[in-house]
Amino acid sequence: MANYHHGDLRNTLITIAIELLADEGVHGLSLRKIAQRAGVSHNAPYMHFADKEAVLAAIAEHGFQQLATQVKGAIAQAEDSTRQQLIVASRTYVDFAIHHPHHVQVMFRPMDVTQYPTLAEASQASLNQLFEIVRSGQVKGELAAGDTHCMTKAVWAMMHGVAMISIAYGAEAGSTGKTAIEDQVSVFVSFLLDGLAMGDRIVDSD
Amino acid sequence: MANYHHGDLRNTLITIAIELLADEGVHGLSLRKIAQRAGVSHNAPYMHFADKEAVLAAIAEHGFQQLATQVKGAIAQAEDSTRQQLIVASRTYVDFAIHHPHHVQVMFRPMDVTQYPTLAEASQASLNQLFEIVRSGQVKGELAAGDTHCMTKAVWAMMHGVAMISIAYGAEAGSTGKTAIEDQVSVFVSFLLDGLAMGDRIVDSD
DNA sequence: ACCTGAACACCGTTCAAGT
DNA sequence: ACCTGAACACCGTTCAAGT
Repeated sequence: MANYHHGDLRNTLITIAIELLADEGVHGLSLRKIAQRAGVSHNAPYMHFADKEAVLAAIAEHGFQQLATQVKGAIAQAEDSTRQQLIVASRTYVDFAIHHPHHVQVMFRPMDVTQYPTLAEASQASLNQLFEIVRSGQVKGELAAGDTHCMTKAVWAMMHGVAMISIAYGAEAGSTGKTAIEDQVSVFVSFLLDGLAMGDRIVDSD
Repeated sequence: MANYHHGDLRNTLITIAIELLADEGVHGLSLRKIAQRAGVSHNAPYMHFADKEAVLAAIAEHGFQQLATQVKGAIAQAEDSTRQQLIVASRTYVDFAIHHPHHVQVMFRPMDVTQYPTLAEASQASLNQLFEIVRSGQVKGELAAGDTHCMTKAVWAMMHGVAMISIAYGAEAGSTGKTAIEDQVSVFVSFLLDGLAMGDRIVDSD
């Protein structure tokens, strides 16, 4: 029986929680099970987390870090064009969602993010990767000028939509009938980039 | 104390469940509370639902019907151009999500949809509205030719992404700083439609 | 500071029983 | 067919107590 007077119980609990989440989904995730798997009493977690919500926040935070790492790795290996960078980021985003559906569900559960500043940071850092690609694309002239935040959010919304739909309808990695979902999101982002390339727009223009 | 030997307990339970969901979120939704508010014993619901999951499925189904009704009403009043129809549908979709965040969360929770055929129908019917707009847009020549399903899913993913992001970050109706979210999704869909208007694409074209 | 055991109110679900 | 009451195993959370 491990003795956790070393300060790593917190991380142990998070690791176990993420495993349990992957195995049994949000529904099957309980503080008591986490504690049991860690070999501590059922309320030892309260030494490190205010409540279950705080554990979920920590899980979400870890998810955002993992996602950011994967996206970073993928775009580092990809072609240098803005279009390819954004496409690869999208594929990675959707891939992450398909492989960790329960984790993503926790990451995007409505919660008071102001309560968990480190979670807010991790989430923001993840989005900043996209922002940087878009910004540098504008600098290089590969993307039209215009509100960088707005363009970033458009691309984000597109990949996020595909990701959430895939999760909701239980998509397997690599297939939705004919076309792999990762290919679909590529096409969609391409469409969107073509639209963005046409420059600024006003809502009701025609 | 109402006597429910009339067959409407099922609907009563669903109505109460949706109220409870709006008030307290998924977390606060329990079969026992629903039964209590309906004035029946805590396991009367099991006469009408196999388990809690089945209640959630019924809630989701009702949500899709409501969403479809609202979208139908909105596009009926809107301008007849394909672009305006899709923009109005998107605004309505996002509006619904912002006003019923918990309901939407239940609607798009991962679940075995094959287990609940009427839910699958309602969900499909909702999506079919979009499909019909895209299809007729292609017929009228207002949209480029191409895979109708694919184009529909692109538009759907965009509005869904904005909706889910809005919910996750607790957006209020009508504001995200400078721009109302409903205006944002309009702009994003416009971008996308411009891209779609450029015709068919191959994934790796450049 | 860190962990435990007992206790509380609340769950979902099952089952025997009543009409 | 429709509903109830008792019972079970499981929760999150609190608190007094131990080291």
